[in-house]
Amino acid sequence: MREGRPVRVETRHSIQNTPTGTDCSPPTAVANVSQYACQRRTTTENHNKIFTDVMEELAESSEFNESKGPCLAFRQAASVLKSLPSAVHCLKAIQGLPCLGEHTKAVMEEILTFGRSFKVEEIRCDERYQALKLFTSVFGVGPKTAEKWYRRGLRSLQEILTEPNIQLNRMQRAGFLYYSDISKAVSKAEAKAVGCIIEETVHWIAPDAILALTGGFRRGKEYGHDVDFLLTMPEMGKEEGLLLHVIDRLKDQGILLYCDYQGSTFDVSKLPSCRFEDMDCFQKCFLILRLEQGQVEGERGLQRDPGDSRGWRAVRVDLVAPPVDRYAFALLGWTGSRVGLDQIIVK
DNA sequence: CGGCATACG
DNA sequence: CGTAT
DNA sequence: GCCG
Repeated sequence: MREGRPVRVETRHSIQNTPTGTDCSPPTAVANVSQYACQRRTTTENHNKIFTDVMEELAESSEFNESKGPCLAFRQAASVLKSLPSAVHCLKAIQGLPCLGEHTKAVMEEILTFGRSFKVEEIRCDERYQALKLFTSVFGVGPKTAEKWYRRGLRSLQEILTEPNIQLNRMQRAGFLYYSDISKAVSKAEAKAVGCIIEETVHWIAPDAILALTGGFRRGKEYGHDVDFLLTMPEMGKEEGLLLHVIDRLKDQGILLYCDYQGSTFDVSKLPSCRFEDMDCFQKCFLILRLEQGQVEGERGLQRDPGDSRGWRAVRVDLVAPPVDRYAFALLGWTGSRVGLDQIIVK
């Protein structure tokens, strides 16, 4: 759902070509891939990492070169390959798949033949690519800022921090401050612990509030880069103000390290029906929370060398609060599958 | 050959 | 404008 | 770069 955007429902979205099973691949593997990411199978396992890593590097490189089109194309190619149920062993296996054109297939062929892409290896060696990749790995730093720093001759994060003439904005300050934590994967146990904190906070404010884990952890992933939740109230309109209230409470608890709140842009009267499925319009917030090690299952009580660890880590957390009548739909959008609400709601 | 998302600080 | 999802 |  993070990838390709709106979905206009057309007939061609359903299965078209059932490739005749010539050698290499199971035809079933290929038949069901939609050109739209949100209609694609979302798997926990990526069976084509050797290809998708390269596609994502090509996308990144394109982005650094301000080639928006190619960047999007490579991202979509990576997304399609990630959605496949098994590893691609020969090019025949990807016949008829969307977003995989001549260039992409040539790169894949190279990888199948030599186990590597020479074009990508060149990119990886490039000093500019390396620096921009490093800079953009900081939360709040995008291609433009990274480029600006690169042109000033800066090459390392240390140089950014010691350069006196650089003014970081609030997001970037948080990005540097919690850099190592935010770059680190969030474990399922940590996601659960965050879930408990959010749940306790939410239900202290409104005992009947409905909270659901979404995103990668909802789909059963073992690790993620953030933790996502949907939040609403059973009675229409009561969700108004809830999110800001939750944020206040997190502040009071002293665990809110960063907060970016975005009010709702959802307006029935102004909304064309085609944006029915646009979930970006609900009120939401992007947070960085302080998670105590003691709250994480499996870390409880075990205390290593004092001084070595500070006893907590920072975690990126997203909360989205749609009105209840949009809730089920939003959930569908975030999880990619229809499941009973009861098995999704936290606790 | 044009489009490729959009809200916010 | 730049970054985020 | 891919698609229509």
